[in-house]
Parts: sequence; structure tokens; C-alpha cells
Amino acid sequence: MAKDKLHHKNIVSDQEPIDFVRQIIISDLAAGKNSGRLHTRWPPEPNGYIHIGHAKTALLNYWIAKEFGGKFNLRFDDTNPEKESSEYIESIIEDLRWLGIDWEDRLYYASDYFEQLYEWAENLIKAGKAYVCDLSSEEISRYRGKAIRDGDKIITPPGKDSPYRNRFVEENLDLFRRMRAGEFPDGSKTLRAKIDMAHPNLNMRDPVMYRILRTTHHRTGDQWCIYPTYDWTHGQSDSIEGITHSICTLEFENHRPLYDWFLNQLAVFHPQQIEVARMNLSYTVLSKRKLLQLVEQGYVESWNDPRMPTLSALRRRGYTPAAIHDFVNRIGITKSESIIDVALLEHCLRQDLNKHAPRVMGVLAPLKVIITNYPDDQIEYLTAINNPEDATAGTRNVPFSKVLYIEEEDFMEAPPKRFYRLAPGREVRLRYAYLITCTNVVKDEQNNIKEIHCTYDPATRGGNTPDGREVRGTLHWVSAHHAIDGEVRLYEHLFSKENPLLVDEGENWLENLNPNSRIVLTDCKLEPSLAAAKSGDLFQFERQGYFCVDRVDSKSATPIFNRTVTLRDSWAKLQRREEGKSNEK
RNA sequence: UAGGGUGUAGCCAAGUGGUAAGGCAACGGCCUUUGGAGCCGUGAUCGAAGGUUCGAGUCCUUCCGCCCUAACCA
Repeated sequence: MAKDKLHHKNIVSDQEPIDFVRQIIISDLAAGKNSGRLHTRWPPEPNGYIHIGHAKTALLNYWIAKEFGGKFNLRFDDTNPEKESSEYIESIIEDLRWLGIDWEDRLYYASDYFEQLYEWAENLIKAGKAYVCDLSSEEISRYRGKAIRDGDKIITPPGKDSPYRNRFVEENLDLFRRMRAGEFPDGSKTLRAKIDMAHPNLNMRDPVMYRILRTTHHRTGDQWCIYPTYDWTHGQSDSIEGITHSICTLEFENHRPLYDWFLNQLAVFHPQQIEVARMNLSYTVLSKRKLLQLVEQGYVESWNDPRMPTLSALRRRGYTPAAIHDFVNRIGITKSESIIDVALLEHCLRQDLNKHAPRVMGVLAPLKVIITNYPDDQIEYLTAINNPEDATAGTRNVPFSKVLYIEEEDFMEAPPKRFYRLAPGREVRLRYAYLITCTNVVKDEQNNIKEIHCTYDPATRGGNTPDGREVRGTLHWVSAHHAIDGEVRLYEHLFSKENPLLVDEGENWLENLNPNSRIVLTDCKLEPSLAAAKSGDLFQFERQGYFCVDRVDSKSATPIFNRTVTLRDSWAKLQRREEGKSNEK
């Protein structure tokens, strides 16, 4: 219940703007259209894993149904067995459930309607509205008036009737039945709607309804050797299910006249197609075809490689459904093409994780620190707050001892301006522990820093300064003896360009892949409480970011953490700016 | 080229003739035992040009940019 309150809009009380889709629905409902019934659906094709862009339209459909007391169906648009598989069906179902989408008992498949569609196709033939055509795919294209390049100009010739267009009804019926019976080779014939070869919308120039294709279908097996096309399937499936508002993406706007034409010919229940812009995200690609390519050609490890924008990857990375809901709610629904800044997604994630992720200390690149005035064998357990944003999260005890690890980058021999961390002679706070002062730097033969010697001030236990003295830096740390080892995988954007698809002539979008998108750290030292971390658990490593126990590879004794997202880091920003300045010089 | 869309700050996005919401980012500042979080503050005349109107981002005209389609994919 809390989930619903959090994630879906209350259109009555919210002052938030109402998008154009909801406006249409509100006025349809007010006008008593469909007897006040509202029914949406989300129709994925099971030809890949779904990504954050799909989450937007799936949630839109689901939320709208909920907000207005309607129903929501999940329907797989499985009309092309060459590209589809049950692996994809399973992943899509898993991802949608994870997102919190509920279709109750209404899980459907377009393939469930193959028989009905076939029957309707015969009806169209009998009505003289469809015919069997023997033209090859290339010929059909040519007859339809394929665009031709003439120097700088592109000419769209008018369409020309197929020589088979005026076959008699009986012949068409006979040929269509024999197509189904498997009497003709793949690709040799199609069933086409008889509409208008001169229509300015190419989709109306006698579109193909059925093609012959001997491919085993993941659900219907070898029952069919003819398969209906998207155009012939989609609207009719919507109609069968009683969908009132059929929301799809902009590229189908051109298909709407055809969607309407079929429904009108059949004189069946007529859903309304509404198109919304598809989502793009900066620094990644959102196209199943391109994501497939990244997987198949090994640029990433799998569909759920944490760098991917797929939902299964985001889940593995540590994204939460709540963060995705918040994000989708914020980006809006329009018809204008846009690229959303991934920083917004990350912002939504941080908002959620900040509230809920327990804090721990983990050192990613350890540097040994010896507290020279601390008793050799002493161990103290210091109280640390689990989540300053959530009083109910309580506290825990963290062991402190003479030998510690701090972050390598928290020490500098010659610190630049504004570096508040440890340096020779400087005093900093160890979070929840003590104030320490660096007294000595020990180096090896290669002049690398081996360890740091410090003294601590016993009066500052817990990190307090009883005398009120000011300390600017606070560092995270772990006790060397108590720390557990861990592997941490740092991720950056998959691509180094905001729009990876924007390339110069002769360049390939794959050249925009970010070579640093994944860095594996195997020598991390983590506070002992993390030994109990379970697969999928999320933590904030203080001062570093949010990390999630990897669900796939965390099998051995040492846990593996994926960096979900960094904390906002104004020091890093400052450094970047300084670098920029020195580069200018 | 034809047909269909779209154009409000760096990125999203409200606005439906009455004088430009909000969010992200950026930049200042406050606060801080996470350089985290939180808090406060800072930016646009609305693709362009004409026109209608007392008044236009909103209406009209022309122009320009960008996107989609031109698969027996969806």
C-alpha cells in the first residue's frame, strides 16, 4: 500500500500538471465514452530484455488504469518467431513484477488470437478487402512507390497496383487456405489488404497481413506456417481484449490510419490509439537492436551487465523500483523527442537510497595507518550511526585498533589548496573514532608510500572535540585486523558521449563506448559487519557512494559489491574544475 | 520528395489570449563528526519573420530546424 501511495499520482489532489494522455482520458470518461470503462495494456515484443524506456510506457499504462479505476493487461506481441523466445518472456515478466506492475490474471499473447485473426482475414477476403499476392518482397516495395534518390532530391513515385490485386474472391480464399496448409514456399506469397495504392501514407498502400514463414514459434510450435504482421495483429488484439486506450510510441503514428481501417472493416470494438514520445537517456542507448549488439559482440558481459540500461541490469546494479517510479513520474509524457539527462535518474536513486541505505565504512584502495601512541593489543568498539536520515535504523559497534586502513586518496604529502584531508602534521577526524595527527610517512625503496604514522588524542573518543577545536576533514577507516576482504566494481556511464549515436561520417557509435565504464577493485577492506551482507543488499559506503551486493557473482567467501551510484562529490567537482583550468593554460 | 510529428533556459517540462510553474544540472551562500544529506538564493520573452488584438508562448500567414515512415520487424 505504501508503495502505491509513493508511486502513483492522485489526480484529484495533486496540483501537478496533467499530461495530454490523461487529459484525453479524463475527457473521454467525462463524455461517457466506452460506458465509462477504462482498459489499458502494455504490449512488449519478447525479442530482448526490457529497459528503462520500456519502464516508462509500461508504468504509464499501469498507473493510468489504477488512477482511473480501470484495468491493465500484459500482452506479448509475439508475431515474429524469428526474433522471439521464451527466455525474453520470462525476463520481461520478472522485470515488470519487480517494478511493481500487476496485471492480475490478464497475461495474454497475440499468438492466442491467431485463429481469430485468420478467421477475420478470410472475412476480409470474402468482402473483397484482401487478396493473395505473388509479388516478391522487393517487388512489393517497388510497386508501393519506394523512395528514389535523384541527385540531391528524393522522389516518391506513386504506387502501382499489384497484378494480383484483382484476383477473384474464390481464388484468393483458395490460395490463402493453401498458404495456411503449407503448400507454398516461404516468402512466395502474402495476403495483402486491398486499400489504396495511391494513398499518401505508404502504410495504406495495400499492406501485408500475412507472410509465409516456416519457423517454430515459442508458443504455437509448428502449428502455423503463416504469421500475421504487426499491423494486422495489434489493433485486433486490442479490440479482442476490450482495450479502450491503446498507448504506443510515436513511430506508430503513421500506422494509426491503418489501425483504424482494419477495425472499421471488421466492425468490431474500436480502441483509440494514442502515441507518446519514446524516451532517450544520455550516455547510453535505448534500442533493443543496439543493446543486443552490445551483448552479442561482447562489449558488455550480458543483458544484465550492470552498465546496461536494462531493468535487469539496473536491478543488479542496485537501482530500486521506487527510484525508477520517481524518475518516470518526473520526466513527463509528451510527443516531443527528448534525451533525458541521466543525472536525473541518478538524482532519484540517491534520494531513495539516502533515506533507506544503511551506512557502513569500506576502504576501496587501502593505505595502512599506524596509531603509534595507541596500546598494541587494545580493541575498542565505537558506536556508529546506521542511518542519520532514519532514527529507527539504530547504531552498531565498529572495532578500532592500532593498525587501520584509510583511503589512499585521503592522504597527500603535498596537499593542494582546499584539500581538507590527512597530510603530514595535519589533524583529521576518523569518523566515530578519534582525531589523529600525521607524524610520519614511511616509504619503500621505490619511494612509494608504504604506511602512515599518526598519534591519536584520547580525549576525542567518538570523534568529539571537547575543547571545541575545529577539524575540517573526517575520514572513513577500518581496523586492519578486523576488516574483511571484498571486491568492488566501479561503474561509469557506458558511453562517454551524451548522445552516443551522434557520430561523424564514417564513425561508428561503438567508438563512443567509455573504456573506463567498469573498474574492478579486488583489494578492498570492509568493516566486519559486511560479512553478513546478503545478495542484493544495499549500503552506503560513507563518503564513497551506494553499493549493492552482486546477485550473480557473489558466490565465494569475499562479497562482491557493485557501485550503484556515487555520492555527490563536491571535492571531485572542484578537482575537475582545477584540471580544466590548468588544461586551458 | 510525399505523408505524419515536433520546436518554451544546458536537460526535461507546465502553460489552452491577460502579461513565462516546477524538477535536474550549473553557480553562490548557510549548516554539517559523510567535501553526503538538508536549507536559502541566482537564469528564459517562448525556432524566425510578419499579422490579428487594448493585450499572444497561446490565434492567423509564411519561413526555418529536427524526428519518424517509405520491411513479408515491432
